[in-house]
Amino acid sequence: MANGRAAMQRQTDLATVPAPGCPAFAFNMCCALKPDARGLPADMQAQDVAVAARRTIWRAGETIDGVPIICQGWAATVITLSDGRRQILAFLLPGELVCASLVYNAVSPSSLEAVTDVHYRQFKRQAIRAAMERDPKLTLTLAKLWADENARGDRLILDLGQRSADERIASLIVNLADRLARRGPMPDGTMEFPLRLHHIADATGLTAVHAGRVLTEFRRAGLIELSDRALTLLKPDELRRIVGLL
Amino acid sequence: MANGRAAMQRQTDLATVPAPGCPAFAFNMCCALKPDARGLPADMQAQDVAVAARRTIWRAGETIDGVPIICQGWAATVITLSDGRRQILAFLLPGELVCASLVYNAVSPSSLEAVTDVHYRQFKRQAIRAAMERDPKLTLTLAKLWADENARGDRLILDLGQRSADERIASLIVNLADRLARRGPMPDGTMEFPLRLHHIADATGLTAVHAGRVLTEFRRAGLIELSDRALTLLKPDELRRIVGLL
DNA sequence: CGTGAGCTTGACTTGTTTCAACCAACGTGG
DNA sequence: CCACGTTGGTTGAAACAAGTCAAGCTCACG
Repeated sequence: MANGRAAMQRQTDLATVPAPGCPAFAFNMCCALKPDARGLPADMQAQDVAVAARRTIWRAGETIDGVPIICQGWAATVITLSDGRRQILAFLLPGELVCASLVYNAVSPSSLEAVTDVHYRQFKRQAIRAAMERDPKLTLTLAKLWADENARGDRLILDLGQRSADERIASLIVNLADRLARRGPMPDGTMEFPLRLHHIADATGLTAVHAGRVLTEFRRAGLIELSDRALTLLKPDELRRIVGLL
Repeated sequence: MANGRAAMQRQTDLATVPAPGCPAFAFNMCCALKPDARGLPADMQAQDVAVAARRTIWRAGETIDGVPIICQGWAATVITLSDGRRQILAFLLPGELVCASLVYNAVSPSSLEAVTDVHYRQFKRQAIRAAMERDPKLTLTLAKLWADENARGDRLILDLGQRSADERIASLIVNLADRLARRGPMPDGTMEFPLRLHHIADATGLTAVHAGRVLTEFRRAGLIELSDRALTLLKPDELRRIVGLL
């Protein structure tokens, strides 16, 4: 791993900063936990971890001693079948809670993999639970996050069960674009898009070959531009129409 | 509706009994709520409702003023696309909480439909929330139920994204059999199975025609017997092998 | 007795997979 | 510096799983 040392460095740097670049959603919890680390050393409350792209962070069924929130980079939750088939349950963007159920149960239902280089911060389960008991509003925040997680799952079920390849991929793109737009402006409709074909394939239940075909088809139709890990929505409305929204 | 009056009758009967035939899981909550209905009239705490088979109980996006638990019959949560395509997210068996997120948010993310005649009991959201604040263990119970809901969702994503028609239907059958077995013995491996082909189709992302073909194939292979809304697992291990478990 | 919901079967069509080859970019090690 | 394996992307031809359309049937219900 070329960036092993770089990652290490980043890790120690960040340990000194309360909430690094970590934007948006789960932010509520970062804020609520960090300020009142009364008496406890910082590393008792949360632990910073850096992982290189394409690494498996943990496997389904493993015990996770904390609740991770993504700070930088993209990750994915994955289920693997014994014969090697893989299904991506969700992509996790910076600022997102990895898995709400980890607040109550240490056993992870799915594997976690780094798509890009990832930096995440793992909060002590007890610290979060304690904070929620102190401030009931945090319980509502968690419930909201958990419900969002469900909503994304339900949408994926709909995509996989009812939609064609074109629709699934349009749905994925629109979904990611909306989530990214929510946490910062997207100049010229361009967003970072670090996914490989096999990520898209594993997330949409298609093969990488076919996912590639659909994308070139979208390119030729002038719907998107995609190169160098950057994706531009040229006709966002047309994409949304394919998905059936709008 | 032929059984309109019968349903009505059942409803009033049940109103007098604390927790009717309602078995298993969410039971914890029934018990915790009913005994200490201090001062409040019973119908302030929970409301009993009976619905005929094939009726839509509510639609996605509607506001539900309570948290329903199925007491009798089978129901299904459904998402409908504007062009008529339908996806069943989950089948709900007697004793199961309809949707955990309803404890915190009154807007239902999905429609609810009765598969058979259904009787459900709708608890006041505030009553449940109050009970949870009094007894933190109930919060853990809810978290467990919610995590189960997620696990079923994740499994469905895996089925729809990665598995063939045979595997999906085997998975559905095994899944239902396991859940039914958990709440009572299944003599001779026989269980009630009120699903129509279109239910199976909508749940597995197949067409009713193809779902039917797979089932007759299973019948011919001696894996199952299915008639008169009763399903017998003749070779449960073989079914599990198809799914990839065991 | 008619009507509508549900199941089965057959023939045909289509979307997606599979297999294979090939090319480009990149990091590694000699 | 070049040779090399790895990872990722593209394209084409053939195979296959599932969808579509249509017909005929049973059964329950009013």
